[in-house]
Amino acid sequence: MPPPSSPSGHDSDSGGVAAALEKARRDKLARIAALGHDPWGRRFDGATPIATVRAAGEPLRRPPGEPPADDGPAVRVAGRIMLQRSAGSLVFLDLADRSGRIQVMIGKKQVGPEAWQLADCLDLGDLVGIDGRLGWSKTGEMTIFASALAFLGKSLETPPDKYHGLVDPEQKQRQRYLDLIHGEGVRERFMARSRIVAAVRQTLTERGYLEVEGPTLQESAGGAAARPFSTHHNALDMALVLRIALELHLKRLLVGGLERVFELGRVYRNEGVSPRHNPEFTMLEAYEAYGDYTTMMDLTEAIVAAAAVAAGTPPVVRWMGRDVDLARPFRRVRYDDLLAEVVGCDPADPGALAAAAAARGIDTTGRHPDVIKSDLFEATCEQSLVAPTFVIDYPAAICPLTKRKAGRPEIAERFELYVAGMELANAYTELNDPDLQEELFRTQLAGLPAEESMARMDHDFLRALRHGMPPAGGLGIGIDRLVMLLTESSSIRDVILFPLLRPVGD
RNA sequence: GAGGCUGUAGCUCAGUCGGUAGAGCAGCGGACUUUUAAUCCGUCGGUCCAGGGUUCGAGCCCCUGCAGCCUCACCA
Repeated sequence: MPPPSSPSGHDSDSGGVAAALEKARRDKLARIAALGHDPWGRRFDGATPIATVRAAGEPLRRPPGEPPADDGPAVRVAGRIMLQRSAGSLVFLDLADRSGRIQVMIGKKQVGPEAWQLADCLDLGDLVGIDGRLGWSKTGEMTIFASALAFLGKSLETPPDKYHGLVDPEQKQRQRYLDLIHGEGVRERFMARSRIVAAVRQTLTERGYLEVEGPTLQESAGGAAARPFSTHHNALDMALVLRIALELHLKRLLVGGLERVFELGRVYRNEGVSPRHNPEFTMLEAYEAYGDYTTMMDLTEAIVAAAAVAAGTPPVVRWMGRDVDLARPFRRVRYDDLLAEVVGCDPADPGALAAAAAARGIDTTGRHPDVIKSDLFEATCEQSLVAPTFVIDYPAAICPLTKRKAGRPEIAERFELYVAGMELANAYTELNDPDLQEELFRTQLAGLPAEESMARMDHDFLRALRHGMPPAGGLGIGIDRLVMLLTESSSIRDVILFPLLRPVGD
């Protein structure tokens, strides 16, 4: 609620600098209202994006020192005041919308006494609409020479430092709206994210995939090895968990005959937080009947390529401290071959593997040879993969949802895509043998601690498989990590608008 | 969950050996019809993250807590 108008009153003792700064803005808000304008604005039609205006203004360019040219085409823009410079009877504004920034000049004589009074009530952060002529100032800056001023919304809070913006990462995340306004490249990064998601969706749709939505509330969470979040439905008095993966329901849809399906959605994992992990994150999973994991390799390359184009990513990105060349086709290397190459021991020899693992401090006592192998792989091979690389043909024992290679039951038809040491995608030739699937579920559950065995066997999924699921390829891509790569972001929190933060009293 | 770093005005940051809390920006008043983080003159502005302790005296030293960042672990 605006207080009664008291222009130039500045001896308020309401406590605190913030309150005094806000009072100055509320005083102006009252003056704006007194001038007959709605300080919260009204519908404002016909504004042109500033980037479009800038493109139109470029051919009119005049070098610095020339007399100002203020007779270009009439334009209308709307945006937020980022900078304000007054020079007597002239005011220069830097106005920003989501497409860009442009300078606006308001001259006392040019706009008339009423608009000039309104211009005197403007603060950094206010939203205004401008009508004027596009041109160039004497100092060689593209400028809209205002003829009319519409007030579209008051900012009552002091914006961040006009030069440095917000730099405190905590405040950038807690007040993302400010980060979007003032952060270097922040708005563009999130607009790139939006284009990436659209490109992923388009790539799949073009290939005949149907977008579907599975349940996020489930009786038990399956499809991945992670602890779920628990919740409760009141009316049904029913314990529920949030999904940790999309897999099991999408495969039911393959049984149902939808043949090519994908879901682009949020999954929730009750695990630790890190620069690469957020408790909720966006996952793509896609399944194609009658395909296999090589089908999914082609699809993965197509998706990454389309997303890179959409994001405007350069061919070589600087990511996680390395130069990453995104050229296709991506390298394909077999799991065992990579292990042999990096570790230098025979991957088929469990004794040699255990020795190599033990030499790197990995616990080997009483553990399955494939699990030891997997730990050794993670400790040595992952970091060696810089350019996008498909690691293919995994040890079967660590792949409970994957079809085995024909005639080689110890090898699973699976690949993971690594970039700069980080896992970006994971895909299988999907296991569709219900009896083997049930057996693998049982052995997997037997190995879990009691806390996690709440992730029970999904009997309905097994029943679906017994009805007959076509052989298929399936793919999962961590969208947040893809966005990180394509926007050269080193923390997942930089590509999630509102990452989970601990509450803080204020 | 463990270790390291950080927390000072609305924002960005200084703060020496433990001795009255500083600057720039923003704000307010004034000058300026071509400014570019405008400039110039004047002026207002503090729960030094919170709570304890040591000390004649703590922004600074000690302890506890909170939050963020980094590394590690679980995970993708």
